[in-house]
Amino acid sequence: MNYKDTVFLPRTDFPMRGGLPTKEPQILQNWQDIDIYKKLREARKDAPRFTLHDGPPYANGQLHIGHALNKILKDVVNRSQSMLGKNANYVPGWDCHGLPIEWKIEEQYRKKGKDKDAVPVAEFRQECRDFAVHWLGVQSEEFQRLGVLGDWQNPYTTMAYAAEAKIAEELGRILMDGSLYRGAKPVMWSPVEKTALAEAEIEYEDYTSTTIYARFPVTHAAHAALEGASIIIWTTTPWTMPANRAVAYGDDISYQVTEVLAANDGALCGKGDVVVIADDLADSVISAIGASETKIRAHVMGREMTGSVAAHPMAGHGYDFDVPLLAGSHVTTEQGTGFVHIAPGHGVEDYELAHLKHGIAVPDTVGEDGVILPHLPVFGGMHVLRDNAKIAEIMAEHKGVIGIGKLVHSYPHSWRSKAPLIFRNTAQWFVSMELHGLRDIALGELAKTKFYPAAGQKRLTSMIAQRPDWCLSRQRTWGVPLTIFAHKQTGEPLRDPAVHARIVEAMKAEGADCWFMSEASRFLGDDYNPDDYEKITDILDVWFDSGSTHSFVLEDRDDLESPADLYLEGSDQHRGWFHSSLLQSCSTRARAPYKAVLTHGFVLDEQGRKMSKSLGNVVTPQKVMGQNGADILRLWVVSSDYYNDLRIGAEIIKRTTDNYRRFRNTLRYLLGALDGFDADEKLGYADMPELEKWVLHRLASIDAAIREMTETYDFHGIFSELHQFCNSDLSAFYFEIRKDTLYCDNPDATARRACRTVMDEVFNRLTAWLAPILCFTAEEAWQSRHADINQSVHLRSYDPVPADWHNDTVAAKWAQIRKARQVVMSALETARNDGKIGASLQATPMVYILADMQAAFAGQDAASLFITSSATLSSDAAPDGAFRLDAIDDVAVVVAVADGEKCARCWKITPEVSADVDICGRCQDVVSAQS
RNA sequence: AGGCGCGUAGCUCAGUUGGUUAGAGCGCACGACUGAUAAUCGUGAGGUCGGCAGUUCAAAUCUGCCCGUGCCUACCA
Repeated sequence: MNYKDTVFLPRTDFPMRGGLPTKEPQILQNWQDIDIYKKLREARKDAPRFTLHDGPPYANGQLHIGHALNKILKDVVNRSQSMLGKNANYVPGWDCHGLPIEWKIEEQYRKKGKDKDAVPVAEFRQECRDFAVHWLGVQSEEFQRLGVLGDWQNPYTTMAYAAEAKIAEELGRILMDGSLYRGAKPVMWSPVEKTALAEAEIEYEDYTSTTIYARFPVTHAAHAALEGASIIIWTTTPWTMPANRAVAYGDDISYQVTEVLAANDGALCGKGDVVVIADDLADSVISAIGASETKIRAHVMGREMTGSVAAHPMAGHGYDFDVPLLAGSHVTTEQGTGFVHIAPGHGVEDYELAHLKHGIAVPDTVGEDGVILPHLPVFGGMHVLRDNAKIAEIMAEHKGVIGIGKLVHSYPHSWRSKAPLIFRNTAQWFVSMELHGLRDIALGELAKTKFYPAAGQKRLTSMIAQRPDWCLSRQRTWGVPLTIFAHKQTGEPLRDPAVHARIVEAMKAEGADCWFMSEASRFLGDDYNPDDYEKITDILDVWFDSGSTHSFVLEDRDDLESPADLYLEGSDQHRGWFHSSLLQSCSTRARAPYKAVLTHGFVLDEQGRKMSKSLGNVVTPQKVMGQNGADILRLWVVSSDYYNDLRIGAEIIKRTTDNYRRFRNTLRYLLGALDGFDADEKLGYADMPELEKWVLHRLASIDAAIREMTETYDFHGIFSELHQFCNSDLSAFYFEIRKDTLYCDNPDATARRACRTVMDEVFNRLTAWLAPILCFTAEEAWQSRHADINQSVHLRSYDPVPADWHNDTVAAKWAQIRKARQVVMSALETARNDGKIGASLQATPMVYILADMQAAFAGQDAASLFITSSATLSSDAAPDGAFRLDAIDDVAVVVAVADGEKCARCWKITPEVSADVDICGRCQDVVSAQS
């Protein structure tokens, strides 16, 4: 007779294969149909809040894998906080202003042969706005496809009128309190386009420069050897000489004071010249200036020059100021003379050394068209790029230069006009780091901020400690304007709250465009004469926009909290959003906008190389979602150490899919085993076998671990814990042991009811634990038992754990049992390899164990734990040939073949079965009860 | 070039304040089962812990240097 129909095999509709790429969109649709976001808000409206503030991605293209990593992590944080019972509202946002979009629109113009400067500002800005709207929509779709839950109907953007107005209002705060000031800074400037250029607009091409060796006669020598000598510098930009204000040396560089005894014909130097140059470069300098015979008078270390002063090469011709010698850490002896001429208006390092470090004023020497300003002696009216040779010659005539040459080198050019660029001093607006103690406030706040991982604190702290004042202005179009009126005479900004309030009000209604479109009088009102003021047309650094999100998102929305519990971004945002948000908030509110900061690494390919089109190793989230599903991507995130760089590629995706299948099959088995289970079948804790109590103990300890790891955002730990649980505890151990009970026992048998009661608990908890990670699969599994979509798994929280589940005594006992079981398994394998047995049910092991382990087995059916037909435990000494494992020497096993016949129903081998009865006693009872 | 990180089995990761023979899961190999079946179970083989040098009775762990690699910042006067 075939007994298969009398056996209670697992039964479920939950498919073994996920088919995620098609299943996930359906689940997504269901969530949208019931508006799960709103339902969750309603359900948690009185719960304590958890606010993860979304750092806005830039709205200018398709998502890449880094976006996916970031948003998945955020979603796992939010969903797991929600599972803890918190109200974790998530409001996604976008960064919309800025150069990349402006640039894209300009590119489109070029293709159409349109001139940007001929297009009205408002029209250009509208096109930028439209562009951002488009990509914002695309990205929103893709984020949602990843399973990210949030207020996608009402996201925030930095270009919303309210946001623009608020950003201007924030600027007003630092304008009114005086920490905003107008200063000067050298920037990359195109004399052709007459505008500042950003990094991305610069390309490097070979360019031939006139080079000069210029002479700075020492007027005050800190070291006697320098008396009467001249410091020699080398530069490729003779036009910066009028702007020279210092010369830098290297502290640790050895210099020589060398006298020229004879020179070649036509050389600019001559007998009697005494020059100071670096030892390492002496040969090349001497030959470059054409000296044929020289004599070293002395050697001087750079640091011995401290306090020395020189005269300008053009001293006596209108350049009659002191040129101090300063120590510069950037000075090298790779090229030149070992001295670097410092023009604070024409180089960032020059600016930092002369102006920021030594307080030397930055002179204006070059106009926006690249012409040296007319009031400058000798060189006024000359062009900085075209007239270099002329400048060099004039200087040589005045003995200011003792060598002229040419150099072909890589030089910055405009991406647009292809014209060479210069560094030019420009008026810019800054937030002072010191004036109102911004730096100290920020550092103090950082010390109070929790960092995940901890190293982030050091990184951000050292950046804040070292950074210069924040330059807020950009000579650009697509952004929030610096809503400032500067007095034409004094240059001072107008600090009138009433005027600024008018500006902000107008922007709320009309957007930032109104600043560009309106006459100054509209905002200045009757109190000021518009002719006295310059309306600044610069826009704000976009980092000020995104740095202000805490104000127009966290503070302005009732459903969010400020400061945020967490900011979570890639490690590049130490320099970016973490940084700008901190400074913005500290300058306006004297506190950090976040309580904690989490950073994740970057995504690399399988070999640990960065992804690039040329390497062909780019993995896109769209492709992974389309081929494997979003849950695979989500599982990949948590199975990686996301505090470090992550890797992804074909094999890693394959391994992730393997891991996914383990979770899926575990859920599937539970569903099958729980077929038809209802509340009446449940059994109380006291009535359960110890194995079930052990499983409940595991649930209790995993629950505690998961709650703790959720608080510390250790999702990788949660993944490991759950994976281990499904693999080792459930699949290979508990399920395996209980198959006989589940399949063959009578439905109302205590053991079977206990097993199903526990499996129900396991299922309930496992789905909740997995829900933040495998948000689709957990829902699919949950729904297959709770068909009402309104009972979504994501509306649940982690179930409370009854106190008596935690049971260390049971845990210790079962650790012993599993140890003995391991030896038995190994012994059975040996017997199997010897051909003695096939299935373990064919065996009956004799297990020799010590007294304490005997105690662990007390009351247990050892055979069912070993999945053998019978088993004997003995405290006798084991016979010589008994099987042992090296690592576990207190257990020995002798495997014998089980005695009897195979029960046709439960497949155990037992003497109860004979030629007359083909099933065992237990099975007879069950079968007869069925009919 | 500078700042901050990272480098443990084919893959993803654990490795507490330095202390027995460096662990887990997956994959792989072999085997079992055919009542989780495009599953499941068992057993096993894989590591000079990036390299070199040092401190120590003892180093994956501490120190230095080097190599590789990532993020950030800069530079080519």
